[in-house]
This record gives sequence, C-alpha cells and structure tokens, in this order.
Amino acid sequence: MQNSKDTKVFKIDYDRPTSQQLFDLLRDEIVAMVLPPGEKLSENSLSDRFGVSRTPVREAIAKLVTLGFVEVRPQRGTFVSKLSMTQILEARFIREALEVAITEHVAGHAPPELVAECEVIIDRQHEAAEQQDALLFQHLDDEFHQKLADCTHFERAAGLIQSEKAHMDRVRNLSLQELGGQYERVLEQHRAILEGIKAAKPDICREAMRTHTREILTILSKVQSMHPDYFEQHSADSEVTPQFTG
Amino acid sequence: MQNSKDTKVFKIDYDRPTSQQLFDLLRDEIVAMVLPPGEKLSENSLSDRFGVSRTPVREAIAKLVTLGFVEVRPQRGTFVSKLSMTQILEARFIREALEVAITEHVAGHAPPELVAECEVIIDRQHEAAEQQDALLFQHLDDEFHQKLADCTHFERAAGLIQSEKAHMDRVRNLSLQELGGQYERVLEQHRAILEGIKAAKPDICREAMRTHTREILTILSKVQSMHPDYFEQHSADSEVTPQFTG
DNA sequence: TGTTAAATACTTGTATACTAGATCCGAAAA
DNA sequence: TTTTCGGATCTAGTATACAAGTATTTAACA
Repeated sequence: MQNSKDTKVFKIDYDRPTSQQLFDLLRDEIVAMVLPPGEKLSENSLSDRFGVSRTPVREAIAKLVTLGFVEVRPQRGTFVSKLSMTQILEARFIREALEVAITEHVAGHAPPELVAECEVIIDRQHEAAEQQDALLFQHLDDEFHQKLADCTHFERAAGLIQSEKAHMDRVRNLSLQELGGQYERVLEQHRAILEGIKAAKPDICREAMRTHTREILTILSKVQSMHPDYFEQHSADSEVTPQFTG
Repeated sequence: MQNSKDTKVFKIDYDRPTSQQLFDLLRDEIVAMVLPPGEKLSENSLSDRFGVSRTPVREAIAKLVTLGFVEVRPQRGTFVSKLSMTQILEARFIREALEVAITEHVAGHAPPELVAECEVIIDRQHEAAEQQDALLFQHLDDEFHQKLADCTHFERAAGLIQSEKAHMDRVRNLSLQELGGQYERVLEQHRAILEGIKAAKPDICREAMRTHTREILTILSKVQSMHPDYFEQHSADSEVTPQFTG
C-alpha cells in the first residue's frame, strides 16, 4: 500500500451511512485520477484504510460497479475501470441525449430568473477564462448545466447526467491544461444555448447543446495518445498486470 | 405473510451470483405487480423465502434502490416504492430523450438487415393485435426498441432505457386490457419510425419517436384513478428520498 | 375505561467468520 | 535452464453474530 503518499486518511462520521460516504469518497478519487485506471482496490485494504469492515466497502463498490467506475473479477480482484473509448463515447452520447432534451424542455418553460442566473455564470466564466483558471472554469460549466437541469425538476435525469459526465471528467482531468484554447469557444456555446432559451426556440437550443457536448471529442484522441496505459487494450490478448509503484 | 399464495419459491442456482439472481427476481416481481407498491420487503423474510443469508439480499435491494424500485427507511423497513406521478413522468422523459437520440443515430447508420428485421416485428405485432394478445404485443414492442438500440452498440444506453421503461411497465401492467384501442395507433407509430430510418431522415424519426413515447400519457391518469392506493400521496411535506443516484 | 410506560419483537447497519476459487512463488523434476 | 507441481496466500461470495434504533404490544396506574 501507498496510503501515506497518494491517499489521505478520511474520518468517517456517523451521521450518514458508512457505505454512502465510502461511495462518495471513492468516486471522487477515481474521477480525480487519484485512483488511476487499473488500480487494484482490494476490499480488505479499503477496510483497513478506512477503519471499517468489508460490508460497507462492498456496498460502495457495488454502486461503483453499476456506474462503470469499477470492475469486479470474481475471486481475482476489484479494479478501477480503465478508460474505454467505447465507454466514453457512449457516456457522451447519453449525456448529449439528456442535455438536449433538457434544454429543449427549458426553452419552453424558462422562468425569468433562470436567464439572469445563467448570465451571471457566464460572466464568471469569462473572468475565469481571463485568469486561465481551468478548474474554476470547469466548475462553472457544471453549474451552468445544473441550473438548466434544476429548472426541469427532473432530479434523476440530472443525476444520470452527472454520473455519465464523470466518465468524461476523468479524461478532462488528464488534460486540464489542454483546455487553453477552448475557453472562448465553450463560452460562446453557452451563450448560444442561453440565446435559444431566451428566444424560446428549442431548435436553436438543441443544435447549440449538441455542439457543446461534442467539445470533448476534440481532446479525446490526444489524451489517449498521451496516456495509453490508462486506456483499455481492446485487443483482448495482452492483459497488463495492475501496476504497483511500491 | 402471504408467500404461499402470491409468490413462488425459486431455486437459486450456483452458476451466477446469488445477489444478481435475487435482483432479477425481485425486479421482475415488482414490475409485474406481484409485489405491489407499498409492500414491505423485510430482509429477513426474503432470506427465509429464498433460503439464503441476508448479505446477498441486501446487495440486491441496494441495486433496486438505485433504480428507484425500492425504498429503504433505516431501522424502519424496506418497501416497494409506490408509483409516483413525478417519477413516472421523469422516467418517460428520460426514455424519450434516449430513444429519440438512438433513432436519430440509427437513421444515419442503419444496416440493411435492420429494416427487414423490424418489418418482421411489425408484422408479428399486427398478428398479435388481431388476436388481442396484449402481452405478446407489448413484448414485441420491447423487441422493436431493443433492435434499434442494438444497432447503436450503446449497451449502457439500452440498459438505462430498460430500467426507466420498467417504471412505466408497472403502470402498463395495471391496465393491459386498456390497451385495446391502441394497437393500431402504436403500430402506425412503429411504421412511421421505420419509414424515417429507411429514408435516412432523423427529423422524421425524432417526431415519430416522440409521439410514440408519449403514448403512455394517455393511460396514466386513468390508472391513477383506478388504483389510487398504489400511488404516492404527494402531500405538501413530501419527504426527499435519501437515495443517492450517483 | 383511558393513559402512560416499560418490555418485547421487530427493523436495518455493521462486524466478523468461513468457503471456494484464483494467483503466486518456490521447489522438485526433466 | 526449463517445466511442472503443490502449497501458501491472496481474492470475492456468503453466512452468521452483534449493535442500535423503531414500532408494537402489554401491563400498570389513574
């Protein structure tokens, strides 16, 4: 184990179920690439690390499996899923479908305050772009989309978007600096979506959102060539043993 | 307990994990309304019924919770989720978003054999309609949509559609006989979608699929008035469900 | 009879023990 | 040196035991 170096020791509080806290922690660490793709996640090791029994660990892992972040090979081990081009493209597809549907829906039912709130976000994104603050910029991007989703009151749809987006965030977090030239383009996409909403034109929204959700495609192959070891080998013959940097 | 009357005793085979078998069984029974909304699902009772320990039962229940079929109230009990108008409308919304995206995608990339296979399904649906076989008709409807989804090779999207549709199937299974007058209308919708695919016109597909996925709305309020006890009472102090959608 | 309080029988959450199978590593054999 | 075999040690899956909180029932009291 390399706990003391790569991972922090977290306190478990007793207000929320342990398994839920573990789920949140592990998901965040996976998305943030603290737990890199292919990393072994032994249930026993996790139990030791968090000072809990295997039961809540298993429940957290089960949820991560259903979301595709973790892979369990019976009697062999549990591993952080490697990045898969297929999976990422599908996550993008699902996200586009839901985001498009949401923005079309919002275009017809936008409360006045929504537009104002989105404009504030866009302004703040402009500032973040000027200061080259990629992390803040991405956070505000999330906020923008969350605002639209909230407007529909479809909580589950918003949750699905979040979990699909998380797969893409793993890629994004590998290339935050690559975002450089894209600030203005992304900002313009947000503005276009908002214009469609203000004009109550679902067609405009749809096309603008499509363009926006396809932005990830511009960096995908570059990231893959930069970090081939994080990606699944889809030749199926050569299985790379999980790396231990002990 | 009313086991001997309403529920069958299932054999657990030892090829697949017990928890997964339990998940499938319970989900099917919930969708089929064998386990009606509001039914108490004691972990101990389920353990006894299936002759297994609580551990796999809990894992199955955890999955059902993430899909919204089951509600766990800590230290109080586990219950089959009541039908919720909000939840059903949202499931329909998500399904429409994904089905529309899929059919638009297929309209551009349809392999020749797909059209032929879909036409066979439509023919069989025509026969099922003539024989008033609602169950078969609905099964063929599933098959039609599955064919389109398979064509995209987006397995997760297909899975999401399935699980969202399951919420609507609970409603459908309460009013199978109500389907009577809808056979021809639904058939015509399938034909319209297929025409759009054959013509490689995503716009046609989109509108046809939208119409199709909104069919459920025609029976929704009727079902609610027929079975008010199966629906959630959405009084003002509606409690936020603690499930985390991830 | 009506009300309150203690006792009992539930519930889920967590910890631990055990099982069967997979992997790894070293020793023995060719 | 290479190959094979066997045991030690991993793994996840399952069963059981315990803890803590809730609901219901019962009993005592007014």
